[in-house]
Amino acid sequence: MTGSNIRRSMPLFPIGPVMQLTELTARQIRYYEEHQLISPARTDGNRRMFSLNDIDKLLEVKDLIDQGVNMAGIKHLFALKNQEANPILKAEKTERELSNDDVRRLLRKEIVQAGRFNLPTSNPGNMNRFFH
Amino acid sequence: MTGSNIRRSMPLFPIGPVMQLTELTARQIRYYEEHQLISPARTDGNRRMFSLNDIDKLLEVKDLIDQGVNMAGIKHLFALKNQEANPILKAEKTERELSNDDVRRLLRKEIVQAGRFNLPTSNPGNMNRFFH
DNA sequence: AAAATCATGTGAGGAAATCTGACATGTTAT
DNA sequence: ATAACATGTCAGATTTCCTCACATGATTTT
Repeated sequence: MTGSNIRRSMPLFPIGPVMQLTELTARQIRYYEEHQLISPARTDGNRRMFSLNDIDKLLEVKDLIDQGVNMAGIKHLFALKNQEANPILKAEKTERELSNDDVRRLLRKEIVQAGRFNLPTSNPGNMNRFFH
Repeated sequence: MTGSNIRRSMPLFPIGPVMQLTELTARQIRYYEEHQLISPARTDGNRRMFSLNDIDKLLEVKDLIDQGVNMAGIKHLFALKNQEANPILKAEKTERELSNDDVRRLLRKEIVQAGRFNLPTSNPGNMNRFFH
């Protein structure tokens, strides 16, 4: 796993922001977890914490649901995707921990062009409170 | 403002994750806000929501504090930084709203290599619960 | 068509996270 | 030594999130 992948799997978001970013309800998100499409981390206090990977997946789920695919189908699709990805990953060079300097260096350059977020289309004004 | 800047100023994080990412206490973060070094957004329920820009700033504040600079000094430094940045910004091409397709395109490629986060150094084991 | 399944809504009751405000404390500057 | 600064800590209130249960409309199966 590379540094950026580590970051992509760092659980940062509670469910609230995830709802806004994905335009899914809490109920939907929990339901998808129930069906093991995602496995968000938990805080000590048992609250879900989502990584950017989780959010990515949720957006894919949303797309697929919109296209009529059901839980089982999505699960299979995700499994396939992993089959494709893994052999590549196996060929990848061995995991290396990031030094803090690595982090610094990485971060000095642009970063976070943020992550595959759907800016809401349905209600084009509702992000106003987001910018200051 | 470019698309990625919009994203950098999108309030995504409640104070909890920000504490972990910056290794600052809630008290410190609120104190810095009190002294107007940051201006996190608020939810409808009055909770602070921090953007990546805010987190950036907090990390700078932390560095400067460590170097003995006080609130007033940091405030001036930030002001200077903006003075430098703004003329460039003014020369920048006029603001253009992102279409959803723009977003899609942006997001298809790598994204979020996450953002200038200090992986805690003091307690190298304490991120374990973060990866799954 | 009736029954079952699916995906989601909704509400209750409780626990966790965050809020503001006040006071305490160790450090640095005057 | 006093004052100003930066942070810790506590209390009480509010918000967010949790699980569990039941309701409901849409599809699929029988």
